[in-house]
Amino acid sequence: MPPATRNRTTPQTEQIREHILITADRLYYSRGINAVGMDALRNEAGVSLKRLYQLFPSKENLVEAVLNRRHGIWNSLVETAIATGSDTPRDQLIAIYDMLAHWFDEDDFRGCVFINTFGELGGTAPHIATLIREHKASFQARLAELVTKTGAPATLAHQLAILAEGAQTTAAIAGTNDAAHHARAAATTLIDTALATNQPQATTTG
Amino acid sequence: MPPATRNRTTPQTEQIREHILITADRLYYSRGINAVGMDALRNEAGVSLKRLYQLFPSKENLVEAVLNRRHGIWNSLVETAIATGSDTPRDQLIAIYDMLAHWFDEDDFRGCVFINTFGELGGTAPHIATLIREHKASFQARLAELVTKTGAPATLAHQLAILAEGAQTTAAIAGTNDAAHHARAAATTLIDTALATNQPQATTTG
DNA sequence: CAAGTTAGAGAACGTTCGTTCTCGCTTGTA
DNA sequence: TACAAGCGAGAACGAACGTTCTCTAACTTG
Repeated sequence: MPPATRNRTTPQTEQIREHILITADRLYYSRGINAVGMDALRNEAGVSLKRLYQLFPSKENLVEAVLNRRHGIWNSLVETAIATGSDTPRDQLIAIYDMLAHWFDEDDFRGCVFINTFGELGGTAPHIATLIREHKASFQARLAELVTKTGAPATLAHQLAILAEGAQTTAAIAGTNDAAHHARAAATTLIDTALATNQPQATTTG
Repeated sequence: MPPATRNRTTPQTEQIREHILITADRLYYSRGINAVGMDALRNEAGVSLKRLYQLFPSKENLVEAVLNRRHGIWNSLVETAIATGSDTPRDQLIAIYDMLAHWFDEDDFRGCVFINTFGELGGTAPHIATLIREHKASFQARLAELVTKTGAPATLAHQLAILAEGAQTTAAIAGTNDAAHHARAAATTLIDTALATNQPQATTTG
């Protein structure tokens, strides 16, 4: 047996940690955070309470870890959409709304974890509220990069972010993915209008 | 003493009921619903538990009453914005985003009660989820009325609704009211683009 | 095999939840 | 003055919360 398995943070520990995070994410997302106790999570994940508190010293710590993991997943989705969208920043921006449409179609879709968590805990858990704020700010910053590449004014990035946020909550509450298509159409209009206004005469770019 | 004060639902009962609703709304909105117990509400409202349960047979019932009251307040805000906005449906639509900007400026603003409540309880309380869905649908229907008046295609209403939703969550999380102005600018672009596309040559209307 | 560390299962801690009940006290009517 | 009804204050209920502790079995190391 290799010496690495003998001490702390063995590979298995890492797998268990991930398994707990996935389970907690699923339960919190579907039922809300306060509604899911540590006992329910223990049962669902098949892990002892001792192990749970060994890996996550408190529930708040666990919630933060769940959010951090979701942050990574969201970034991957966005980057994949951008990478496969097209070569032009305009189409890469629009591809993000196609990604949303696919996400909204998932059976257990219930809106944005960060928005939901902010509504439930944002008023009483400042550390979590900060985490959520940073997540949203990073997405807006990514949009701003792409908008800058198009040559459109920076304001457009904020408008596109608002469309993405609104699509998520609207789709969650309505229970359909229509909002993604409406947001995509609106985004297209806003982008093309901004480009037409900003660059009255076309020049070859790139 | 008038006979009306002697029986059930005296004027004072109605005032107490409203006072409880206002207090519950404030507490739920600022801290989340699960985080506010009936005891905390009792203390804050200065009402006995007996009276509380006499007026609202359960916490879920109370939450529904709070949401219904907020629904009325929201409708009033929208109608006031429409009434004072202008005579044209275009400007009335835009006036809604000015209303949002004022709302976001309030000290205790923490997003849309319905969105927050959906995130916390939507997965486990179907009746409340339905209430929230109906609230959002009624707002979208009101937008659709105004959009129809402008002559723009109905799709525009959905786009404008998404902007309003996104502005609320974005402003709540960011802690600024910038989102209202961005949403207003985006809405103006979308409306005017829709009108220009739909009505290529201008004709005098009204 | 012996000694020592780690793990799981779950009882137990004190608190808080939503809800109901008990107890005096006030109040309106005869 | 008697009495019935309703009230506020808050104790009490069983359940569930987040967290810690106990006990025992299994494994690691020599």
